[in-house]
Amino acid sequence: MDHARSIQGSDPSGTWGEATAEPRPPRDFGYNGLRRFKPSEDTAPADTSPAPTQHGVPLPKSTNRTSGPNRTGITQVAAHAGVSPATVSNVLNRPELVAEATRTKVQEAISELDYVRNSFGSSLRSGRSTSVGLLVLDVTNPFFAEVARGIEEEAAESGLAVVLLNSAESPERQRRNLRLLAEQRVAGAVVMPVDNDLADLLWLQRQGVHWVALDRGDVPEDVGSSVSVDNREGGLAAGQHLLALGHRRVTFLGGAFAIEQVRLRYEGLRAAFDEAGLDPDEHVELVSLAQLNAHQGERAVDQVLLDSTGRRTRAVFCANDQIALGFMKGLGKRGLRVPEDVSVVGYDDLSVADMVHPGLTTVAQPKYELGRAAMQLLSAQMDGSGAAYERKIFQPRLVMRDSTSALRD
Amino acid sequence: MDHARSIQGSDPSGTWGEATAEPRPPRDFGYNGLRRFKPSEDTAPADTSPAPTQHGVPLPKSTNRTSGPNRTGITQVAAHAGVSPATVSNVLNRPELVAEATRTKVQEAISELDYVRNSFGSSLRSGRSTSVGLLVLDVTNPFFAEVARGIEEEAAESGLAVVLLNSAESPERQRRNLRLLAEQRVAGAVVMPVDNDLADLLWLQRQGVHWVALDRGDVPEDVGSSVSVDNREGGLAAGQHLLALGHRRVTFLGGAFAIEQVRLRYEGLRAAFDEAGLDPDEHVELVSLAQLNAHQGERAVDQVLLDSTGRRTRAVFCANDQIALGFMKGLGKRGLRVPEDVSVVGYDDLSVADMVHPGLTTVAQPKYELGRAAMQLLSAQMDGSGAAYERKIFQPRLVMRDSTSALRD
DNA sequence: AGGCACCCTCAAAACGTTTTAAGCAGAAAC
DNA sequence: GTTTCTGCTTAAAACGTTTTGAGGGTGCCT
Repeated sequence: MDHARSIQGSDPSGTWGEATAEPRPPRDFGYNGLRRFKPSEDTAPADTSPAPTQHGVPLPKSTNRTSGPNRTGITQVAAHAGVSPATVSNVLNRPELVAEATRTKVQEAISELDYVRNSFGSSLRSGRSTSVGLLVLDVTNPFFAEVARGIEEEAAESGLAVVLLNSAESPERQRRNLRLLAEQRVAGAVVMPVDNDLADLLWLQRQGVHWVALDRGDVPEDVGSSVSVDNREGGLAAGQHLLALGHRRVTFLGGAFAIEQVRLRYEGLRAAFDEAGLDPDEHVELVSLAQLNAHQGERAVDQVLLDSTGRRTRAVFCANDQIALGFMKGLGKRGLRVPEDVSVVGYDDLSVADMVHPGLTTVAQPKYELGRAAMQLLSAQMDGSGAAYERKIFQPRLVMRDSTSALRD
Repeated sequence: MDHARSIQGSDPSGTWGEATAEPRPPRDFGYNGLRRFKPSEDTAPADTSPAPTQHGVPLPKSTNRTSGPNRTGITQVAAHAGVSPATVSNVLNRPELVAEATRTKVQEAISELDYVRNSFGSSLRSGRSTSVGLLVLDVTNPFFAEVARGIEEEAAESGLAVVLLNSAESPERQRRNLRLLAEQRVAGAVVMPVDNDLADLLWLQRQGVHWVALDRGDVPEDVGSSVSVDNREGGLAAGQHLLALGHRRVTFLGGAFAIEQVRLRYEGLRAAFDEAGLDPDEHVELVSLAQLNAHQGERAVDQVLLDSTGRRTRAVFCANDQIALGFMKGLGKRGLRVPEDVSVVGYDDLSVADMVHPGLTTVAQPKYELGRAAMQLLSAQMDGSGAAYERKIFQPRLVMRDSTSALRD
C-alpha cells in the first residue's frame, strides 16, 4: 500500500545518492518453497499447489537450500521415465541416438515434471557457454539500441542469450565488465572499446573469450575482428551532395577530433571539395564543440552563421543528428528558415530525423546490419570454422530529406 | 570510387554497400606475441584443437569451449600456493577465515597465474546466480533504453550482470525468452509483459525465478511486484495545463485503447475536464490511430484539425512524443504554427523533445528511477529480506516547453 | 552355430567450485 | 596432566550435467 511518489527533475546526472560500488553478495536462485504444478498420476498425494503467498506475507524463503528437496533434474526425469540420466541427456542433446519409443517416453516425463535444463551443470561439463557479451559505451545512445537489436536477434537465432554491460565511457568500468564476462565464461563478446588501448581485450582473448570490436575500424587484422562503417565515405557523400546543390562554402559543426569517427567525417567533407577542384582550406569552415550534443549545437548558431570571410553561412554539415537538430532549433529561434536560409546535413539518421519538420537530410549508417554482422563474425570465430579474423567495413548512405536545397539568393 | 549514395529515405529495404577487407587465410588463435605475466607454467604444446565434427550433425546451439585442457582453476592456484583448493575458495569467498600469511600467499598465486573464477562451477555448487534477466518489448524504444540504464547500473553495484532479451511484442518470443532465463537460472528478472496473461510469469515463479513487472501497474500485489508510472496522473496534468492556458476543447490523438497506458492517459485528460466542471464528452475529442508512431501522427493532421462541431482544433494531447512530433511535422507542412495556431502536448519526454523547435511540452516519466526501483525490488525479493511483493507507482511530471501557449484568437 | 555388425542403453567419470565436518595444532582453563 | 577451546586448514562430498567406453540385444551373413 506504500506508493512511492517520486518526482525527479530533468537532471539526468542522477541526484540519487551514489552508493559505494562494493559488490554485494550474489543471489540465491534456489528453491523458493513453491511446488510444481503438474501432478503426476503415479505419485501419491496430488498436491494441489498451495497459494504462493498469503496476502502480502513474505514468501517462505528457504534459507540456503541449494539443493532444494528434489528440484527436478535430469535424474528425476530419468527415474520417472525408467531410464538412466545418460539417456535423458541424449534425448536432450542427440535425440537421433535414442530409439523412438524411449525418446517419447522421456519427453513425456520431461513435460510432466516440467523439467528445465540447468545451464550451469550443462555448461560446466560440456565447456560450452550459451551466452555472449555485449559491452557498449552508453546504453542510452540510440545508435547502440539499433545495433543491440541486430545482435540480439542474430544471437537469439543461435539460442544464445546476450549479456548487456555498459562501460559508460569509463576505462575502469570497461575493465571490470570484461572481467565479469571472463568469469561468466561467455562464448564471445561484441565490444565497443572505450579507447585505443587494446590491452584489456587481449587479456580477454588470453582468457579464451573471443571478441569482435564494434565501430572501430583500426583494430589490426591479425589481432581481432572488427565491424565498422566508413566515416570518411559518409563525409564525402555529404560534401558531394552539398556541392551538387551549388553550395561552395560549407561549415563543419562538431570538431572534437579526439573522436576518430568525427575526424574522418570532416576529412571526407574536405575530400569532396578536393575532388571538385576546390581548395578545402578555403571553402570548408570548422567549428568545434566541447560535446557533441544538441545543446552545444544550438549554442553555436551565432558563431556558425558568419564564416571567417564575414559571409553568411549557407550550408552546415553536422557531426551528428543531435547537433543538427540543436542547430536547427537555434536557427528557428532566430527566425531563419531551413533549407531556404541555411541547408543542414546531419549524421546517423536517428529515427527522429524523419519526424521533424523539415525532415533532416543525413548520413545513415546500417546500424542493424552492423549488429548482425558483428554477431556473425563472432559466431564464425566461436565455431572455429572461418576462424581468421576479419575486418568488415560497411558503407553509409545519404538520405535526402528537406533540410537541404539548392543555393539561391 | 563507388560511393553508396542517396535514394529517398522512405525505402526501408535499401541495400547497404558492404566492403570486406580481404580475410587472412591462416587460422590464428589466441596469443599474438603479446603475452604478459605467465612466468611459471608447464608449457604444453599449443594444442591446435581439431574441429569436432560431431557425427556431421550440427548441434542445436551455437557453442564454444570455455575450458581448455589446462585452464587454470582453483586447483592449479592451490598447488602453486601450496595449499588446498578449499583454502583458495575461502580466500575468494570468506577471506576473514584465512590467516593473513596464507591469504597473501594465495592472492599472489592468483594474480601470478592470472586466475579468474569459473562462474559455472561456482554457481552450480553454491546455487547462487550472478545474473538477472531483463526482458523488454522493444530494445529500440528509447523509453527502455533509459530504464535499462537504471537497471544495469543498479545491478552492477551488486556485481550482477544483466541478460538482455527482446520479446519484440510477441508472446511467442516472450515465452521462449522466459524459458531461456529459467535455463540460465538467473537470480531474477525484470519483465515488461507483452500482454495481460500472467501464466508464463507464474511458470517462471514456479521455476524459482523471481521477477518484477515493469510499466504494468495491474499485477495483483499478492502475485508479484511491479513498478510503473501513473498514466492517469500524466493525462490529468496535461489536461490541467491546457485548461490553465484557457483551452476549452482538446483532442486526444492516439487511441488504441487495447494499450492500457494509453487508455489511462486519455482518462486522465477527461478527468481534468471533469474536475473543471466541463463535460468531457462535450469538450474532449478522440482520434484513434492504428499505430502509435510519427507517421500515423502526421497522417492524422487533417482529421484532427476540424473537430466534430466543425470548429478548428486549437489543442492536441498526443499519446506519445513520436505522435506529437509527427503531428507537428504535418502542421508545419501545412504552414500552421505551433503553438500560435495549435498547442501540442506529448508524452514521454524523449530526449528529442528538447531538441526540436519549438520545444515540445510533454509529460515526463522517471525512466531511470523506474529501472533502479525495479532492480531494487527484485533484489529485495532475492535476498528474501523484505520479501513481500510490492507495487511501486511513480508520478509523472509535466515539462513545459514552447509547444503550448494561451488560447487567443 | 558361430561370427559380426548394428543399435541402444547405461555406469561411471569427469567439469570447477563451495561447503561441511573433521583434524590438528597450540593456548588456556581446570 | 588432562581437558577444553580457539584458530586454521583440508579431505571429501556434493551440485547437475555431458561424454566415454563398455555391454547387451538383435538380426544378418557365413
